[in-house]
Amino acid sequence: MTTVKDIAAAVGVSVATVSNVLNGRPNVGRVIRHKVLRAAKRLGYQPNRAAQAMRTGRTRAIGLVLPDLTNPFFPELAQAVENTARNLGLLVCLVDSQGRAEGEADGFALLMQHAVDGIIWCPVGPRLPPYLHDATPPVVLIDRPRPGFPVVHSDYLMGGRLLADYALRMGHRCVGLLSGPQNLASARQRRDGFVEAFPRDITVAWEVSVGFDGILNAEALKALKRRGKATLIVAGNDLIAISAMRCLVESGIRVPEDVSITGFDNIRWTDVVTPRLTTIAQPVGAIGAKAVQLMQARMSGEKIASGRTIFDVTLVERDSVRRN
Amino acid sequence: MTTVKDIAAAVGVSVATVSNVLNGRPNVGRVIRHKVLRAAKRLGYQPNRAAQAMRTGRTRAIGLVLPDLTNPFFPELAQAVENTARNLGLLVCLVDSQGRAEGEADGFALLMQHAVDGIIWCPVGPRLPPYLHDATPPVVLIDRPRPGFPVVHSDYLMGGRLLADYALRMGHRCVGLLSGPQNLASARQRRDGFVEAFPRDITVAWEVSVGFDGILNAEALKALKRRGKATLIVAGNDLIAISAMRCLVESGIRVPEDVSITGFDNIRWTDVVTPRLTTIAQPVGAIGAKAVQLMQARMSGEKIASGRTIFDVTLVERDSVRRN
DNA sequence: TCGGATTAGTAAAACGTTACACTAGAGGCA
DNA sequence: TGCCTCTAGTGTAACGTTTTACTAATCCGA
Repeated sequence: MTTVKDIAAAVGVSVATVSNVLNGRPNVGRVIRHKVLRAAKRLGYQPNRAAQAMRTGRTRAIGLVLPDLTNPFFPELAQAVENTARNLGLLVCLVDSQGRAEGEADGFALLMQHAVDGIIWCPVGPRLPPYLHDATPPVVLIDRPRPGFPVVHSDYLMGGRLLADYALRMGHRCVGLLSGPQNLASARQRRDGFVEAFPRDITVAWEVSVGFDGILNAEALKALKRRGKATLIVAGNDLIAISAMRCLVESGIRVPEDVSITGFDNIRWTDVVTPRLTTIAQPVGAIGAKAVQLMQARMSGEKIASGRTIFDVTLVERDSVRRN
Repeated sequence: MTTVKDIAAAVGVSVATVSNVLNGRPNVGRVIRHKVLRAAKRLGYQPNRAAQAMRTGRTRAIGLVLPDLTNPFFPELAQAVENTARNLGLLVCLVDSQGRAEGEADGFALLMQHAVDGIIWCPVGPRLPPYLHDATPPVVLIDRPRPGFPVVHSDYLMGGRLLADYALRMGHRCVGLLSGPQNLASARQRRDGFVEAFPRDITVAWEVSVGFDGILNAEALKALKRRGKATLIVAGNDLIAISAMRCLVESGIRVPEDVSITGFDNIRWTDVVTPRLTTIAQPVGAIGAKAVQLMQARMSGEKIASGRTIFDVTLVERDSVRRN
């Protein structure tokens, strides 16, 4: 690897001057500036980030801590984060906690050792772990708000309302709720947005809460089989909806002929299951990009509000809901 | 952040001694060793990786360069890589090239600047880019062999053969091939394994090659619609198979009543589409873990062969193939 | 022409760690 | 006792970069 020293030697100036040129400082003349730049290019100079990091305390790397790459929401997010980060010259260090707080803590420790400049984080568990004290680099949360931190996520209440409006419009008056984990605000708001948008028209025949990974518990299975008067099942996300559909058809219940169903997230697979799933689309790419931008702003010293950045969602009407 | 200096001051020894203790060197007595260790714990010492990197030239970080996180094979792989890396104390730096050689080159440059100790890589494009010269850190390829590099992947020939055996057993004698991109060995071998396992029994009614992302081109669409005498469609991977199924049912062709179909990869969604897809399962987690282990071996100086590590695959029989 | 301000460039310290070369003392042995 | 070998520990240079404090030269205005 060529270093500033090599460039300095090649051009015949001091390393300080090389550094000054490379960092765009004004105190160096045109001709030497050009010489240095050309030598740098010719020698294929790549800055040694470790040395820079040691001197400046900034690594130009950020952490991305996710609970579960297996949920298709997250790869899409990761892709967006990585790409916009790369365009800013930031390296993305990945931690997949597999939903375990312990793994998350380990990953965090690793990120701290490597002194990442910031962390984009979708936390597991209801509260922030204790290792988040003042010395920690800036954190931007994704999807799961915690007091004191900026967070970016979709307008889940709006999503719930859109679904409610749509359900109403399609003539459904009695629904079953297969909500996500109610300790997560994102799941709660989807549900609440839906429920609150029906002043009194609605009847909730039953409500069961399951994990976002779409693994249905016994209670959910039971609710699906004898589904009461519900003509529409509102699932907490697409994974849940798809699992539920699978379970229904296996019990000989047809979708949407016998019962309608909606999802949330608009993952790729909503379009290939049968019937294609009606759902709410989140702008995942925009969310990831925004998180990186916030991060970058905080890293470069701007004081950004520790509030929320919320993205609109849209209804994607497909084939899993029929008029009642 | 506490440094070795702080520990040295706290215990009353030199920084050299602290370093010696922390690195498990033998030249320090029991009592001081314990004192240092306790002080380190008490002060919450975390080594400064940047400083270590500068001194030793090793960062304890590895790069993971993938073509497309949107293909479910890769998140699963990434999860496995990240987890086994983390257990070895290695940080994973992610690059998603989105299938573009340019993005891959950018990501590579970033990884080089950060001086990762090794790169686990699933390359796009048929040949290795020019920036791979001798100074590069050790590379372990995933899934796509290139001369001179170790690679770990599944036994695609075996997968093809398993499918051929199965097709034969189920009475199919005429197939359509919806192969993956034939410039990729992984796609080619799946196809060849299949074709070669039928000495002369088989008839290949038609063959079209499409991308692994499952986006069907016009030729593929046409082949699917008038499918000739083929009673079985052998798709290059699950994404292709699922797209094809979707296309077939939209044309009023029933699966598997009118035509059978198989996939490859056994991604999660093979189990939720209708009908559930018969496919070949790859041990993705094992592949990821093995890649990290090879990497680690090479990093610690072991000379590993630049050959192949190949994993057995298995047939997962579900509902998309019917007896002919 | 004087002297202050500006411009162009440099020397060297510092970041936190490791590793080499070294020393002081203890122990062993003839 | 004298000499050699261990053991336990230390001092310090070095890694590549940035940055502060500094100098030398030039410029400008009066």
